[in-house]
Amino acid sequence: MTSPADTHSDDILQGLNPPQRRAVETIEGPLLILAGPGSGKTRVITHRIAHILRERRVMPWNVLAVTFTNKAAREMKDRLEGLVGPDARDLNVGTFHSICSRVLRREAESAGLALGSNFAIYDDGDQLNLVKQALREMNLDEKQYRPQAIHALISRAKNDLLNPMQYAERVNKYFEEVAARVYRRYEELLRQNNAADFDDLILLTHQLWRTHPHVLRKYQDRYLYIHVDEFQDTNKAQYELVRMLAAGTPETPGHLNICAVADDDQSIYSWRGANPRVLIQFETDFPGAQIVLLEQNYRSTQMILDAAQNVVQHNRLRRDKHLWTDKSGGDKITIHEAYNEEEEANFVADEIRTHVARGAFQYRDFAVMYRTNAQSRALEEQFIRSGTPYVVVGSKKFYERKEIKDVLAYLRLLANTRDTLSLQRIINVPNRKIGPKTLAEFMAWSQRENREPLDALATIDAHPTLSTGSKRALAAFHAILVDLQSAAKELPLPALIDRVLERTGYAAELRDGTEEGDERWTNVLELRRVAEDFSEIEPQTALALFLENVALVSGADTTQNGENGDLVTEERNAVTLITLHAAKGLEYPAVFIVGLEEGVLPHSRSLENETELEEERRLAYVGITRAMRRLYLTRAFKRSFYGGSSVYQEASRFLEDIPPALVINSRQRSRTLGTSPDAERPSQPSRLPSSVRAPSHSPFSRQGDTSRALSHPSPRVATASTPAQPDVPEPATPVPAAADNLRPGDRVMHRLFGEGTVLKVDEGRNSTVVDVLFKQAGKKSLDLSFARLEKA
DNA sequence: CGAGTACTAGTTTTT
DNA sequence: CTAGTACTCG
Repeated sequence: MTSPADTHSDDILQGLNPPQRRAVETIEGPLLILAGPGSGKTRVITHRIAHILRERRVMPWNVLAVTFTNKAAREMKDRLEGLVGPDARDLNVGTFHSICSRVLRREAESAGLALGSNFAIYDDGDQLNLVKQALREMNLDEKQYRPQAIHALISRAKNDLLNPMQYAERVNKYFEEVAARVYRRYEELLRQNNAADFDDLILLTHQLWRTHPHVLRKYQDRYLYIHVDEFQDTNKAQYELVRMLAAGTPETPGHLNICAVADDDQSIYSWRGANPRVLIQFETDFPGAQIVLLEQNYRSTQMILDAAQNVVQHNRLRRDKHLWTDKSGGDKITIHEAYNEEEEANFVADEIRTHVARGAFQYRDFAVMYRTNAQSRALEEQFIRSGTPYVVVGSKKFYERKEIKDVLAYLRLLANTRDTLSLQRIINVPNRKIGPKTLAEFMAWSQRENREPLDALATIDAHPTLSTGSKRALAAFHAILVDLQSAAKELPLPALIDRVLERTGYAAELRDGTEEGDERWTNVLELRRVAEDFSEIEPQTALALFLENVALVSGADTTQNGENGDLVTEERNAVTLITLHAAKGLEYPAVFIVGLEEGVLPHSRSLENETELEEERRLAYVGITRAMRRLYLTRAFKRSFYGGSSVYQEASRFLEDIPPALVINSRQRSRTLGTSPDAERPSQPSRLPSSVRAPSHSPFSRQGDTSRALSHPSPRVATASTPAQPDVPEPATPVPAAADNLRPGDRVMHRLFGEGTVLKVDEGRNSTVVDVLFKQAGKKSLDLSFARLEKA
């Protein structure tokens, strides 16, 4: 390749396998790295960047690396610092959104984007509010046109690089026609508020570069070496942005030094407009691109890798890969079937505590993954009850708290006086006797007069109709703002927050001595602590940076403490609770994936559609491949949704895809009176696809032995010396446990037979047979290991 | 006019 | 169950 480094080994190239090394040494021209899970892609990217800095006379800021989350960016930067030292700080590493945001702030004024450089970034909630406002103005019924549905279409249009006019041209349903009209108004409102939504950050940067070739040129010459991680999750807007940068346009050709890292099996964001076709397009748009395959997995045992492969192999549209690991064998995968979500959570907590008590794992070695955020609830309850320390990653609950949003609204208004949405939020918080009527009256007036609300507020006395009381209230609010605005210019950020809290009376409102007030006050202090990181920066810049950070860093990057929900800033020895989506890119020694049920994983919204089902399958694949040594897949027979009614759940089809030879079934039946037949069926080696290596001959590694012993209280698991029957699942918990709380006279429910009364309980060696007299169906004898019986 | 209370309807994943 | 809206009371 370009470098003669073969002759002397050095720290940057050492320890790389041949394809990794090829990827690192391919510096010039387009490069596509197809990297399986755990194949060391972050290592490749960081080493490649270090290599570029050394081999080419370029400055750190000439290197761009785009990651999917801020967390990934931070990790990459940390690793780079270890490789190249303090220079790492000048590298451009960040998400599409953060990088674009910075470009826009720098260029906004000069490029006539109808966006001031102090623009606000509107998060999900803000965007929804804006859609609602547009709907109201247009007299459209929110019931008929659900704001979220409209917003989804708008967002999709933006991801496809369509402005309102272009989108209007290609609508083909009435609903979309309405959406197009709302989109137009929504855009006007954004600009009026001097605000950009998430999608705008990409869209507007693209627009800027497209319409201003000299600006594009500037960034092409700045970002000489481009890296894009998680390339398969790139949407059209993001792809076109990168293409413009790297390939350029006829008048401003690019330098073509782009390195895209992708795994089509881990494409899980199509609902956000991501389109794995970009992988094919890449090869078209960048002819002659080098392709490197990273197929050696350094993370997981063979057992886990086999399970993952078997699950994902059912997808039709994928490049086949040949992942392998030299970590042969390993512990079998535990599949656990619990009665309901409560017992599922209980099992998880128990299992973790047992492992920790025996010393081979720490709490921090575990992650529990789920499809939807709502599933964390049952887990959290059990974790709290059992005193198991945990953190929750992802759900940005902290930044969604009212008190946090309120304080942020004040700050946003100070940074951007045109942010009417924020103004409306806090004008009466705490209560200043400015109700919706007064507010509407005032807003209508400022609009009529064609003045910005904040400006109109200064002359509120001139308002024709408002009562003296209302005017006085508004004038008082204005006085507070004026004071805070001057404070914003000179005070360091934490001091500014203090001033806001005092001057607005918000502090007094919260610190009312109630427990709830205390908690909210603590949260506000938490926010203030985050702001302290910005103390050293010039006040106005600090404010803008802080708000940008909060807007863009609030998602999967935030970790909350269990129990109190505080933000977690330092690593804790605690179990991680995380969605499957947020888990991408991470790894844990032991992983639980909960809720493997039809309707949960795969999610009910995806059941109809083959394409979406494939994505769910990839989601399961992502989860499985996060595990290094131990993997648990759990499900519940019965799950309750929104509070009330519980529903019988069928086992996820993904469980069927895992060859029984890789699995140990474990059951907990304290209240379960039966299991589904398919769960009970003996494993059939014939179901094993030929591509799967039979693990029976591979002796368990020593470390595998210890952890397996830990994981299973009953040591009846086949050992290396008796590999002949490792496939026969035996109940981990003896079945009679179930019959404990079942006696003649008990009322029971059966899915098919309905309500009945237990007549007789026969506990055999391997099974328990119960005679039940059903109201409708009459007398039946049921084998508890097959029948789905529930205590009424 | 504003605040508190009864009802309804909606629930994937995230920058 | 919760958020968000519609209605009633002070």
